[in-house]
Amino acid sequence: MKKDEPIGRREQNRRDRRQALIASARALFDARGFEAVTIEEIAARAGVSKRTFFRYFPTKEDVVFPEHEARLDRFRELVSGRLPGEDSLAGVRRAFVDLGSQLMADRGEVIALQRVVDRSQALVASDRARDREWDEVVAAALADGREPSPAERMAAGAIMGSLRAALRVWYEAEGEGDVVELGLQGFALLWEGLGAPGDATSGASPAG
Amino acid sequence: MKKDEPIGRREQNRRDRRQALIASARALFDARGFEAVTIEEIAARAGVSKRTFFRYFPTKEDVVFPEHEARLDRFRELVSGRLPGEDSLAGVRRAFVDLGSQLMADRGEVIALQRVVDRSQALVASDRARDREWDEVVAAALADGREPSPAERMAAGAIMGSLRAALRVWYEAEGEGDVVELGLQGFALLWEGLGAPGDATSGASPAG
DNA sequence: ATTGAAGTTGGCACTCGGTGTCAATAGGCT
DNA sequence: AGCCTATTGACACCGAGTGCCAACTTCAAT
Repeated sequence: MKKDEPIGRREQNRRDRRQALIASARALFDARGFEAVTIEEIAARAGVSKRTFFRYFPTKEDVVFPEHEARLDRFRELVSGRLPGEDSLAGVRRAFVDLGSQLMADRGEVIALQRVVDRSQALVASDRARDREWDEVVAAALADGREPSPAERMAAGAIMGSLRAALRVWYEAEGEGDVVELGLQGFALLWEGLGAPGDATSGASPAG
Repeated sequence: MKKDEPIGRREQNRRDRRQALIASARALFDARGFEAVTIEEIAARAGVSKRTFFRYFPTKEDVVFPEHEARLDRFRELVSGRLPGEDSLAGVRRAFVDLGSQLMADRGEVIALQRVVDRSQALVASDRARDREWDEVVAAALADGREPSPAERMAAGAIMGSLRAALRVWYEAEGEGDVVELGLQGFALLWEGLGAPGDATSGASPAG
């Protein structure tokens, strides 16, 4: 695999500008919120024109989630490299544990980003498209390559639903706890069925 | 309960215009898709100005989902009127069966609407805000009024996740099957845990 | 029926996200 | 150097959404 194809000044400039735009946007969004910042400002701060911004990112939203594609790819890679004796569900769990660890590693950035997202109607909305991609990828992983059955799609939906809720809990605690731990609790909940939702974390609590 | 408070001409005009705008938008979106229709067109077709459109709906998206709030309210009502001997999870399931029946009753409209939504990036995105509301309402229902625990929030997320997937399956079959049936399968999946996702609908299929 | 207050509308001007176009320029190649 | 091509900036344009104000309805009180 040739990794060091000599990158010319052109490609280098492109990457630099892209990074500059991301950094510029990040700083401004952190300070004043997504909606209150105009693209002209972001572009100006990065030393380019508005028109050029749109040559690097198709929309204002996209500059906020530059690692989305990379994460999806990593997930796909992880589930495709199945461990011996591991079924597809366990593979999915293992992959998510890996992603969760990444989140823990970048904790500061991740939480800061989420603060920006939560303060913006538009960004909350834009999450949906990404969520659907995750649902599909997980369903495909469960189906192990074949076309996912309705049951597999529902299972994937349930997994993503509980993980999203776990993420929200983690976010709201400002990243205090351990996402991986929380995510595994979500999996456990599904694995064993949710006969009594209150019991999964704390001691048994008879019907209220 | 006084239901027939005499509504004056003013209120009547307001309702008429609102309905006219909804109908106008529906027709145009069905024919040409959400993005390809401008608000000026919708307004013109309903005999009002663009400015007036925005006095009835805060955004272009909102004219597409006029029943959202009513559905949430109905759900809350249904779960709050708990049957004797029913736990909160069963109450949630009962409420969703009711909502599912409504969907089946309005099948034609619902499917047409979904076609419009699916063809539009913006509308798919705007679903997210509504989804979050549902997640919260379900978590609250599971917690039976108290502040939902993390486990309850994850359970709510899992339920909504599997139901959303069930809805998608139904949509993609153009409303052919029975949503209620599908939704119940989703619940069953969660109730019993998802040890082997493939087994819930069809006969046992050993690891692929 | 007249009048006056309050609610509602249309038109206008404006901001911002996003796109098409095109001339000018910077990078790559020989 | 000198040519070719990718990239940029400037400009004009569209549609969503908002603030503003003058004109017009509706309503209630006389």
